[in-house]
Amino acid sequence: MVRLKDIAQIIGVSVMTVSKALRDEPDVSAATKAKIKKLALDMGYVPDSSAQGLRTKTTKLLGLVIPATTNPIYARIVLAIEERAQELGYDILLTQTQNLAEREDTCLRRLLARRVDGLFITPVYRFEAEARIYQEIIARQIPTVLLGSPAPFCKSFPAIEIEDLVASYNVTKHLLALGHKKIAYFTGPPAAPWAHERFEGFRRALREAGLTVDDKLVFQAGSTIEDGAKAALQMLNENRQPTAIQCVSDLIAIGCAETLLQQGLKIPGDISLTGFGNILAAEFYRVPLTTISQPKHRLGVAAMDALMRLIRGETIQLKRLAAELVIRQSTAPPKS
Amino acid sequence: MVRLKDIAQIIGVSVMTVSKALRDEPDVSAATKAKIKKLALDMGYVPDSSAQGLRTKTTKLLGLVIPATTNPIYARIVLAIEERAQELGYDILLTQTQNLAEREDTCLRRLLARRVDGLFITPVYRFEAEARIYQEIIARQIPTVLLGSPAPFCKSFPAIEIEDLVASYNVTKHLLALGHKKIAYFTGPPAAPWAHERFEGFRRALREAGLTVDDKLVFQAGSTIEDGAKAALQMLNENRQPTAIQCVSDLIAIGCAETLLQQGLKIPGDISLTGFGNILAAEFYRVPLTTISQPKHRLGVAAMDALMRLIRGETIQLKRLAAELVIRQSTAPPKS
DNA sequence: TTGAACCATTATAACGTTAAATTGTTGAAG
DNA sequence: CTTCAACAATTTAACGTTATAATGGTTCAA
Repeated sequence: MVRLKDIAQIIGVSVMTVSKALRDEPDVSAATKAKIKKLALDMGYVPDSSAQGLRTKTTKLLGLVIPATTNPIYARIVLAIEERAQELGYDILLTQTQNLAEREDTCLRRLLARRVDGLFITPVYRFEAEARIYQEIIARQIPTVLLGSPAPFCKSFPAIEIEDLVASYNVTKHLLALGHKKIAYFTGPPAAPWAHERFEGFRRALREAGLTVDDKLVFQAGSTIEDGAKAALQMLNENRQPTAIQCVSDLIAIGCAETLLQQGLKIPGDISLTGFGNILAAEFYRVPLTTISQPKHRLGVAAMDALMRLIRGETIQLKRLAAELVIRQSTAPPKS
Repeated sequence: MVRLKDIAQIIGVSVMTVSKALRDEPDVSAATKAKIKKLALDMGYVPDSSAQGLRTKTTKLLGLVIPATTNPIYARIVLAIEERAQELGYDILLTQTQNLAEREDTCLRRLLARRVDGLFITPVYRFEAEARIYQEIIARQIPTVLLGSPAPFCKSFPAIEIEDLVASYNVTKHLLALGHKKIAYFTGPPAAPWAHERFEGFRRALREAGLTVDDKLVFQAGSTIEDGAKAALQMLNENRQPTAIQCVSDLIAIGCAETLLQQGLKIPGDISLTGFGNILAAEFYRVPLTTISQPKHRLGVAAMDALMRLIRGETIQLKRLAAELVIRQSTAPPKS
């Protein structure tokens, strides 16, 4: 492995000169600079990031904490972040929490040990108002941007969010406009603020229409396809008969739909269904889902921009990004 | 930021003793060890990976090079790799090539600068028999495992692969068994070995059935949904009338299906269709796709195990993993 | 002729850690 | 009472960079 020393020796110049030349610092003559650069290239010199990191106290590493790479919502966000990071000379350390607080803890500890220059975190939502590891991030003053809504334990961090409430509200309005009055709601993880916001949007739209939320039509559904399927089964067993179901996410909606279709129900003939997120599988689902399209690429870019500004020491003011209602074939007027 | 020095000073012991104690090296008494560990924990000591890397010449970093995080095929493989890596004390540097050779080059250079202990690479396929950056990886003797088939320019690396040929052969056999005789084939990127293998499986099954490949029924389709849609359009324009289409990947199949359905064709009533990969969207597609299910999690685990053995200096012998035919609703006997 | 200002280069030290060699200390074996 | 082994701790140096300060030359105005 070629080091600065080797190049310096061959040319007969100090290590420092080589270092400066390669970094294009001002006080090296053009002639020596050229000579050094050429040799470095020929010899295939590659600077050692560890040494640089140790000396400069900046690693050009960014930590990324997401639930799982298999979660389609994050795929495009991560794509955008990595893309921008590469342009800006940063590398990305990828870690997954599986939505387990304990794993999140070890992920973050690893990233702290790596002395990352910044962090992107999708928090694992808990009910506690404090989380030790988040306190530590604050204490170490690591620039951090949340990918998702800030819960109490991480409320001091800037967050990249969409207008969950408004988007969800628009979904409900859409269902109401179609003539639905008895709408079931499949909600998400109870500790997740976004789940609350989406529910609140639902509630608000109902109220504006002079309706109230029927608790019997609200089902806990978690976050996977299986969760959605289970909740649907429960609903059918309890024999509630909504004319529409609004789901907190696309995966829940797909799980729900599978159960309904298995039971011989027609979507949207017998019952309308909506998702949230617009993942690939929603667009190409058996019954293309009416859902909310999140500007995932823009979310990623915004997250990266925000983090860069934090790293540069600037203060930032984030505004939520709008998300768009995409009407497909899973919604229709209720059976008369 | 707490350093070994700080702890050493407080306890009144040498830095070296602290270093050894925290790493559980033998020659430190149990008493001092306990004292040091306790203090380190209290003070929130976190070792500096840069310094460790510089000193020990091993970074505990693994580089991961994939086309894009949005490619569903890799999502689960990456999940498995990251999971195992975490257990083994390694961190993952994520990079994306977008399937561009030039990007792949910069990705790999970044990873080399990071002095990664090992590499997972999904090669960007080119026709050239040599690629400079791969030569460099060999020269630097970086343990490397390919996620995908080895093309000529990277044939010296061990690779995690599935039985592409056999799997594809089985798809064709399935179509033949249903009674199809006029089967179109939508193929993938011409430089990708896996695309060739899958085509070869197709060809072989046909030959065994006493049929030959009709070049007029083979369409170049690339790798995205749009590519599939375009190829289907071309096929329709040329007015070939196959009774089945075998696609080289699920995304191609979905794109193809969208076009066919738009044109009023019924799947599988008018035409049967198969994919390859078993991504989420294939299972839940409008017409659930008959496809090949790849053991993605096992591929990831196998890749990690292989890399670990390489890092330990062991020689490895990889065998391809079998992939399973999943029959869903996109295939049926041809219209009589 | 001085010295101020500039330029190109070098010398020194330090970042935080660990490998390797060294120094004591204790206690058992000969 | 030596001798040697076993342990516990320390000392020294090094990993590959770069920040900082210092050095020696020119050039040019006062």
